[in-house]
Amino acid sequence: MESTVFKIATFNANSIRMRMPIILKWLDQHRPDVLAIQETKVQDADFPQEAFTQQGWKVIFRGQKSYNGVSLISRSDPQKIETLLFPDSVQEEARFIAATFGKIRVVNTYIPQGFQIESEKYQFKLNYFRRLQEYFHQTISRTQCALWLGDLNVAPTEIDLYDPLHNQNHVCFHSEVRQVFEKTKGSTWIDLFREKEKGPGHYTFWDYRQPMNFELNRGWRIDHILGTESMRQLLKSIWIDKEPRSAAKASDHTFLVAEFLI
DNA sequence: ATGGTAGTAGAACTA
Repeated sequence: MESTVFKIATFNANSIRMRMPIILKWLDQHRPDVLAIQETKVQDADFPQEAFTQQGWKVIFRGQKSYNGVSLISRSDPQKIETLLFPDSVQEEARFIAATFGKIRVVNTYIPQGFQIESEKYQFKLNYFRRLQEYFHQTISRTQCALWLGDLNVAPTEIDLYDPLHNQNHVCFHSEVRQVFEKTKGSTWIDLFREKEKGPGHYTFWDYRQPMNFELNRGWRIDHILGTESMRQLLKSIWIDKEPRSAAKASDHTFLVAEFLI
């Protein structure tokens, strides 16, 4: 039986327009089947679409002014595209985009950060996970090939952030958000990074506000690629590519990459 | 304990 590699990555760009040199170089070097981007921070009319399509990439996106925004860059045409998670919302934030590539369903989300645990924004974050759980229940079966990836703004365990003791009340590590995340994962989603790497010190985000954070590896593992059992069985390798975080004009996040033998 | 930087926008917000 002939098998081919399916390569997928996730990257919080923190403005796609500022990060175009990094993204285009990374795509050219790594040639993924799919790249999921979050925090594009651009409304659809201004999305730099041609820079991708000129290089042969397919591009779908949903953005808004200033904040949020998600995209899927791919080698093949995306099928069954979805961009809305809340059926009753009048103006839903641009945090969700899903499509099918071959037999693999891909759901790319930018989960709300949540500000502070006392705030309404934190409740919005918790409810966002709950709505996703409902969506997964309605649309994803455990036996299909599916991936949920993106900036999920949660460090699942104490080895997933540099300083767990001083971040017990942080909106990305508080016990409640971790519980809601685990409930959303349910019996469907497996943290694929932890299938291959059990140790501490592996991060995807290093806050800009302390400029030495990256050099000192004081970071957070808050970007994730989760898969169904079918995808777990096909997983070949998964790694964090730290190189783009050290580039000039870097995002505060970097790329998480996974390869499957399909 | 607080604020530190970066991006969008052209002041204050989000992270």
